[in-house]
Amino acid sequence: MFRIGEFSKMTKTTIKTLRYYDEAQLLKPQEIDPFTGHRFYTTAQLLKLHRIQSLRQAGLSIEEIRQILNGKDAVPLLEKRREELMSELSETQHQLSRIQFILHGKEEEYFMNYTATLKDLPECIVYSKKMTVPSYDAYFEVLPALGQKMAGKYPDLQCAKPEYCFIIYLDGEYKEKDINVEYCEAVTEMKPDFDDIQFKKMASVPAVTVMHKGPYAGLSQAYAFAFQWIEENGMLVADSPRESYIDGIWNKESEEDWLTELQIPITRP
Amino acid sequence: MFRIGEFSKMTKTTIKTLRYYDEAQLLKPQEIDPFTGHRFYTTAQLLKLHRIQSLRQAGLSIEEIRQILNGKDAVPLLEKRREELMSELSETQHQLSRIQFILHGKEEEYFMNYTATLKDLPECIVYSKKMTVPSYDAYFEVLPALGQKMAGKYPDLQCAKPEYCFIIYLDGEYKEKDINVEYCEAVTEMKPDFDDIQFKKMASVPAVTVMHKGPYAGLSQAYAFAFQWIEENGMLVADSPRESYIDGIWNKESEEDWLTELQIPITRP
DNA sequence: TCTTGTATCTCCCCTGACGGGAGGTTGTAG
DNA sequence: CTACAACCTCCCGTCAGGGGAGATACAAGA
Repeated sequence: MFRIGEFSKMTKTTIKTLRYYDEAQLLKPQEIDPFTGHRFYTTAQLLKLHRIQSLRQAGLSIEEIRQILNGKDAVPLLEKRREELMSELSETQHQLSRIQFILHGKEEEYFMNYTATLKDLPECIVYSKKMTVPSYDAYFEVLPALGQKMAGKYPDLQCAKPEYCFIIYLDGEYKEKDINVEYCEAVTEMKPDFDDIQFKKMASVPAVTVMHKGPYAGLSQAYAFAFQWIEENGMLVADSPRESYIDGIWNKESEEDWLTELQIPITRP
Repeated sequence: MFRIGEFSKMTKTTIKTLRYYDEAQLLKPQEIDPFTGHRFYTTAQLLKLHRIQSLRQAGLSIEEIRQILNGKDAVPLLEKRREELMSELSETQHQLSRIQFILHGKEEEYFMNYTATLKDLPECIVYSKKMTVPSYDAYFEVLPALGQKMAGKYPDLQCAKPEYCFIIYLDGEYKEKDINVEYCEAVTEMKPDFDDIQFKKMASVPAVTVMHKGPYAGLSQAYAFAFQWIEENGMLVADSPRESYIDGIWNKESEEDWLTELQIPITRP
């Protein structure tokens, strides 16, 4: 019979842990003095604790270990734990490459204001209009007219809240004029298509997002940053990128205050 | 100005989290209605939250992110985080190979009763005697005499508590007779050497340990298990193995109750 | 104007596997 | 008889929020 301090030294386990295992019904001492409450252990507990330590070092939870000790088959629990470990592994590696990217990319002061984040873009219903615009920012002049046209056709059509309006670049390559874009605006319900306006449902999709503050001329740097980030973090571009407009000429006077979010759908390999 | 629910949808962040960030002085809303307590956010917070999310996804703590947002240099924090991630990575891989070993080794019912655990063997002072014994368990007959000899020479010498007595196999190979062993027993203080008895200090050393219950004839299976485990978990044997005797002929009648711990010093590559 | 439903608020407790410490009792050695 | 080490129970803290209760605020329809 060993007292708890002795047993603690023998097994390299803290007294706190032994008491916790007692309380957690995981490892009861052989005997507890009913008057003093002192715990006494024997070599039988030694063997059992050894088994517990082994399973703990494999990362199983107390609850799972208790089940195993009570005779439950360990194999499914271990396989579950293996799955967890696999995803922890890839998560850790993702975090590592993120950090490497920040530390490495830091050298160029250039990128310092950008940060990339992973999100799932929300599922939503949009109306969309495909068009070819002559210059990079000419489409903002078209938008008010489009808004009025929609209001005329469907007076009760409501924009989703929060507002979500964006364009998708349809050209696979970079162009300075005659750009093919698809303008989309999230609304609350489907309506029949008409003219060149089409309603559709956008599925939820994982994306890398980058915020850009300032005039649109700087957007190409944000794109460069985003694509570099995607590549260095071992992801793949899954679809055409979106540009979501948050602040712009309609609510901010100074170009410096304009705020745009790039959203690039990706797949994790 | 966005209400918290809108802002939550825009940023894919739960309301709970936003409130927590507020409380944690990480991201204060632009404005709080002094009467109702309602929080209002603007696009300025949007940008800041984006940065926070990016750093969170790299695994930094709230406290660290706050420091970075307050102007502290991010590089040392990121490097610290990278160190953490590296060790998490190797820890996870260790756990994985442990589990693989259990799942794989499970097939042989043979090993089912063994479990391997990593521990640091304690630093201790021992007296030791090297000897060559004719057969595998003959040395237990020598021990009482040795104990009496020690008591005669140093009557005040005390065994360490908890008791720790073990032998080290000095032969590099397996032998059935004329085995070279070193018998060691932990004591509380150094004494001068005499005859063939030597006092020495054993340093603390990491080891893989395996418990063996039953007669000594079965020990070789425990050794086989331990060495296989060490190999499959990518470790290296650093020193001669020890056998620590916990229960034996001196306190248990039945051979089935004897308990022995193998301790194999290792290095992690 | 009233009602209803939704959005938001604060406050409190919960997580897992222990660690730290207060304050009290027991065991042992000199 | 007195130190002092060992042991006990009980309570609080971790970290980044999640869950829920109960109260108030807001927006839309009758």
